[in-house]
Amino acid sequence: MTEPVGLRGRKKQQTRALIAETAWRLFEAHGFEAVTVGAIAREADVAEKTVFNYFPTKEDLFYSPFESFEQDLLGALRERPAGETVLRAFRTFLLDGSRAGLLAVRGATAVEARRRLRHRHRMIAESPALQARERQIMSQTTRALADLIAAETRAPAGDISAMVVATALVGVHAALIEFVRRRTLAEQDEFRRLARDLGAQATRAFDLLESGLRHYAEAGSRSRPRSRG
Amino acid sequence: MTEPVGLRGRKKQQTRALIAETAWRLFEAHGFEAVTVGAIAREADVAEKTVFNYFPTKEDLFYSPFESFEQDLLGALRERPAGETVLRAFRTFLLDGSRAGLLAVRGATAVEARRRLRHRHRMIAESPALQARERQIMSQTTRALADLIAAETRAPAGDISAMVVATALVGVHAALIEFVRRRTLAEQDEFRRLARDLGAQATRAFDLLESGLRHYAEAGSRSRPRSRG
DNA sequence: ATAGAATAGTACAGTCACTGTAAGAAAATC
DNA sequence: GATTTTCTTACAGTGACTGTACTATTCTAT
Repeated sequence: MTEPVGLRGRKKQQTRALIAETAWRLFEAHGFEAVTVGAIAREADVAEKTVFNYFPTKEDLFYSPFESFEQDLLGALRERPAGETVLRAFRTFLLDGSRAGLLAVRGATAVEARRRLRHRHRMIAESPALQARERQIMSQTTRALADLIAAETRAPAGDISAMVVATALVGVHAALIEFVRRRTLAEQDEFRRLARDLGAQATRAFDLLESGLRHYAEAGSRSRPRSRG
Repeated sequence: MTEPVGLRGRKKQQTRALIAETAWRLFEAHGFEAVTVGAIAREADVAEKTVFNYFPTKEDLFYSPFESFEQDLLGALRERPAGETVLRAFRTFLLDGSRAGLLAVRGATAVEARRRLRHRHRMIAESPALQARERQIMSQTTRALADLIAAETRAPAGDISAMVVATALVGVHAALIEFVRRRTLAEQDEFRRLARDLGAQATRAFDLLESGLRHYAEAGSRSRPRSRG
């Protein structure tokens, strides 16, 4: 986050990084649940309490690489061109901004990155605790986004519109993540096709929200949704 | 859920009910976190393991009175009149169906019900574990709703539209719950006014989703959302 | 340089949700 | 009435997380 000051600050940052890296090494080797905090502490050669001093929960360790997501998103929204809608800016951020972590994984080779992405998704898919944490992060992001929207629209206190819109937008993000997760785990696709399909899904979803659900899913007729514009 | 068969089945149901009621009595007296599962077991005079045999987690105990919500919702949607949109049916269910638990609390007197509602919301507001569980329930409901919508619209496999719509709808529910929570905890309102305002908020929110977000929250102009229809 | 204030790290002891197992008690089945 | 099924319990354990008090290190100011 902030630049460390002095030797103490630098050491603190080192310790933090050491713990996070050690944790991820173990997670990648054995999975999330299989690794105890005690094991991480032992491997990093620090006290178990020290781990908890830096990362209040085990899940924080897992999601530590994604800590800046919310700030990045809010920054992008605040700096969008005048006249542009939050929805458009959100969409742009998700798709253009190095796909906002959707497909971004560091790895020496493409194959290696691919393998890591799959493993990450598998760990989440297999751990209720990680899924809970994912929801918590989404919820927090939604709240922050709602605050931004409420401020911009000068919504009256207590009005839920901003929250509703924020939920819908973050909902698209969640759906896209699930899309990637399913595809990645099914292993039926190459990166290239996945990236293309992801873009198509995002476009459909945002168009749907933009144009409204007035005629979406009527009973009886069992109609398909209207107009793909 | 299902009718019990034989003496054994009846006793099982009794034990289950005894545990749930004991738990709630203690929660209302001391709060959620302050009550340990051991204490519940002691008070109900069963083994701690027995509690866990019936309720896999402590949070299940808390949410046991709301177990039928998802099925009630899905049933209402399936039986909606032909030509009606899922969105309209969802809206009707939330507002008409005894407000779907939004304001429903049993209590001898109105004041008593009010007090219980507030205490329930306070417990949730103070417990990260309960909030996590709330999100998990929402997530599960969203998934079920998305399946229903996907089936009705004959969406192609892997299409995220249904999930996006479901998230938006459940998002309104979540926002309404939050609305009630804030009001209830602030204690600034009477029931009657709360109920009225709740209806107004719901109307605004669903209208917004119906008509689309095409012009919602444009930057620069810092415009209020368009058209309250 | 060094005394003293601040704080990162550790050892230790404890709480609590939750799990697995084996054995006893009660009810269903034959 | 014997046998089998299953509900319940006692017991022992795991693992995340907390609080406390002590040690070691770094910072501050003389």
